[in-house]
Amino acid sequence: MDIPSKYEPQIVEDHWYNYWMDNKYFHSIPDSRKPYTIVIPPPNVTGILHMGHMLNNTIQDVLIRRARLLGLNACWVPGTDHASIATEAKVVARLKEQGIDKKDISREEFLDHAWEWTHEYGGVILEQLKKLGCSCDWDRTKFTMDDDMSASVIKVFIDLFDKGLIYRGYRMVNWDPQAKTTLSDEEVIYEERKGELYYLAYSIEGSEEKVTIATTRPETILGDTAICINPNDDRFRGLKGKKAIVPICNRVIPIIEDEYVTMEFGTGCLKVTPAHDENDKLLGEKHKLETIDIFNEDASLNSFGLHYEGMDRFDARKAIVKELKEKGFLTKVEPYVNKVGTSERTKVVIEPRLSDQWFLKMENLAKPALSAVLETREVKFYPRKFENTYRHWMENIRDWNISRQLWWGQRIPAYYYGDGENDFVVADSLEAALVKAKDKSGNAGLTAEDLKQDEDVLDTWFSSWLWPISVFGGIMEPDNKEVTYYYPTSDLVTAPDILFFWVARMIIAGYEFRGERPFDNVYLTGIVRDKERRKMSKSLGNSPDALDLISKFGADAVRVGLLLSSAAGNDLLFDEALCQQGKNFANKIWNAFRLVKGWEITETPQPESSLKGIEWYAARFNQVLTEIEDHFSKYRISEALMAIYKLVWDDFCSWLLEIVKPAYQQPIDKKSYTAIIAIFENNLKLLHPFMPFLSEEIWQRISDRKPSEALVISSWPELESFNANQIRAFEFTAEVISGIRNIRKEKNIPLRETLELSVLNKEGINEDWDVVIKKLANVGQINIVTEAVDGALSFRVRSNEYFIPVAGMLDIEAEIKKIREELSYTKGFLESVNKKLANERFVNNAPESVVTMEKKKAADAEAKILTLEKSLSNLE
RNA sequence: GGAGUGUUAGCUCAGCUGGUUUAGAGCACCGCCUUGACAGGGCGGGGGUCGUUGGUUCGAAUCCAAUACACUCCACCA
Repeated sequence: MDIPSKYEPQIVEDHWYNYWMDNKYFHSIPDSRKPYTIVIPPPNVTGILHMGHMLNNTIQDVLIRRARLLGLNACWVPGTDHASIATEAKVVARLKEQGIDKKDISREEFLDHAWEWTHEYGGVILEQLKKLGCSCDWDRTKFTMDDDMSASVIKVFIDLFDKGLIYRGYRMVNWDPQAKTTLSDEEVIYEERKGELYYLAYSIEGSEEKVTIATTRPETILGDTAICINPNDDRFRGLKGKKAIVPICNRVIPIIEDEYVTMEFGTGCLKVTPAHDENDKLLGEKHKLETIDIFNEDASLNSFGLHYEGMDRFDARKAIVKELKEKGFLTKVEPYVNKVGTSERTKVVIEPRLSDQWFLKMENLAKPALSAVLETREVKFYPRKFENTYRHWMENIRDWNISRQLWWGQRIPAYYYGDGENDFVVADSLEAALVKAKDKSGNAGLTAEDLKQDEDVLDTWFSSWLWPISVFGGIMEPDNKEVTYYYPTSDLVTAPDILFFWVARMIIAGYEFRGERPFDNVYLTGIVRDKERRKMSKSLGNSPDALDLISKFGADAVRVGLLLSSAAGNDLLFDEALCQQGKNFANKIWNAFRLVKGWEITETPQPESSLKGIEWYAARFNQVLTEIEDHFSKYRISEALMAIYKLVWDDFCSWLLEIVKPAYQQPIDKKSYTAIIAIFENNLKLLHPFMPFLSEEIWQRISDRKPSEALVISSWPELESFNANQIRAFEFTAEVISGIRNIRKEKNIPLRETLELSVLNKEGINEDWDVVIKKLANVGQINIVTEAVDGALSFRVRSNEYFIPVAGMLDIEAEIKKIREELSYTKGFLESVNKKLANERFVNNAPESVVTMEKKKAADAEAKILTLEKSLSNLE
């Protein structure tokens, strides 16, 4: 037999992946079958595979492979996302290395570089997914900047604009001074930072008085245009109507009153800087204040920064504090912890900034998406706890800032023909824009040269929210065969941190653009963390390299390792030891295969024990299959895997194979062999979604298969009814075998030494299973006795008592001790049951079935006590 | 500040609408086995008063309340 004694994944995996690809098993086209569709959460085009992707895509692959086996038309659409901020940042950095500054090149040149980058690195992550075994339909691979995908985005923008849902507004937005773009509210991460609260004294015009305010951002005083006090604050009564003088720039600013000011906080006086704080902006509008923006786009100070012009905001803070101190304006500094918004992508501190941006009105769009999840449950979340989070966000939804001051992405299709606020049109091409512009302006003489397209691009998520529709061409051709067949998709598997970014918006888009949910179920995975619960991250260096893991353990083992510890919705504490467990499991299955394949077959009659074992396994298999189906229906993927793990390792390998295994170098009867092969094949079917490579390898080695007989496209076992009595009888038998093994252990009796067993049968157990006991425990003869056997070791299963005569001295003291322990446990148990039964209220109120059950427990315990006491009296 | 989730063996978790043996699994741990598929294995074993305190009930890990701790999300007052 030329089967290696250890399973070697490296050799096997590429081979079968290529085989599957060559035979186009992953490719799907619409047909008469029911579709089962997953669209991949598109990873960043320039990204590399990390543990989160591994988990996510393993789960998707399990689902899609199972669906394929279930006979559904399984379609998993892969692709990548152009990730405008992240990719642009990388391209900018790379150009910088080459000595090129983005400022010095044209938009077109920059985009050429970006495309070059995309083509160079774009496929990497998808290739990595293949190593993991992902059975995506690679012929359908999409990119969010493919021509048709971009066209969909533009079409949707125009559509929403025409519906009046997209507007342009001068608003306070989140500004990333490094990426030099705005961000949506979702892209801002608030972090606690230790800082200082500075107390500054402003002079009052025409008075010796001072007013002290507290601020965390002293550099912004240069943009102050008012001081605000609470009108109910008696302390500042004298300041009403007066004016204050801003230190350093000596600007005279009004003292205004507004109840917005919290009297208890700081000094009860607030400086108002409408250009650099959302709330101050509202105050500014209310009180008609001037707005002074003191920053450049990179958050260095502009000319309003006076002698600090050109200095970075944080350096300027230090410098200004120093000057304020020297000039006596700084009266106190105290440590202060506050939450600072940072950019999700670049990690720099966000600057609130006023600028012209494009917004999408969300309130009405959100309504159908909210009820779809919470009322009609057309879209179901697993686990359900995320529905609350979703509700909260959707009910408090704010308008979406969709413009980004970047070049990499879909350029906003707005064309300006004049300087007025409304001197623009929105159209899908310059030509169309010209027609509209002529019409809107009434100026028939406009030419293409007079039109200037908006410089900004759209938020990446403004393309990915269409993903489940646009990958099937459903925006451009809403009635095409693909989209009508595959949409709505079946399951979405993603991490909870993009619930708002992506999931919620896809649901919104689904209802808005197709009037239908984008998917039936959303499975939210946990976040992959290390053993110390730290999030896996590049900067911490605690994230193992995905491909290294695969080459070390094999893809199947890594998949098993990831899934074993990932209870639905819980974070996954990743540890390489889990992959080792997966690898051990793979090896276990491999060796079971080696054993079976090594048998010679004869036409001898089937031993009774084998028949019993095979019958029992059939029942057990169906029992476990029932559990597995239940787990899958609840998306409890790791529990489904664990059920299969135990079925294969314990029931199949440890019990069944041991039962049917012929003696060393002896052949096996044909009937048993055929049955075992069929059982093995069914096991492989269950294993395949989890361990695709190993299962296919064994499947193909078991017998010669035509391409149409590959495991990947075979069929999931059908659930059959089973006889639970058979399983109970086996459990009893297993206990007896265990009892014998214990005695062998205690007395150091090797397995090869045949034992004699006597049984005092009070349970009415029939003798069918004796053959199995004889084989597995190496028992020569089983005698039925009516009296306890003297001079024998004993054990009990329920009230049956078993005796094994041993040679030499019997340690009676030990026997007595053992029986006493058992007796005291059983008595304690009986007592607790009897306490219940003695309680009249229990007997009267509890359902009859419960009372009956308790009575049976009591009877069983009593019978056992009787047995034990009798044994004891025999010994004493 | 608001909301949510969790707290069960050393670790990670099951335990669904309260009652199937005085709580289960996997891993880890401890013994003993160079047995002929597999030492990446076998057999056996120890280990939890189910966060705390009350309450409802004939009966609570399971329901309710309070409390402590942990985590997550949202909002944000300088």
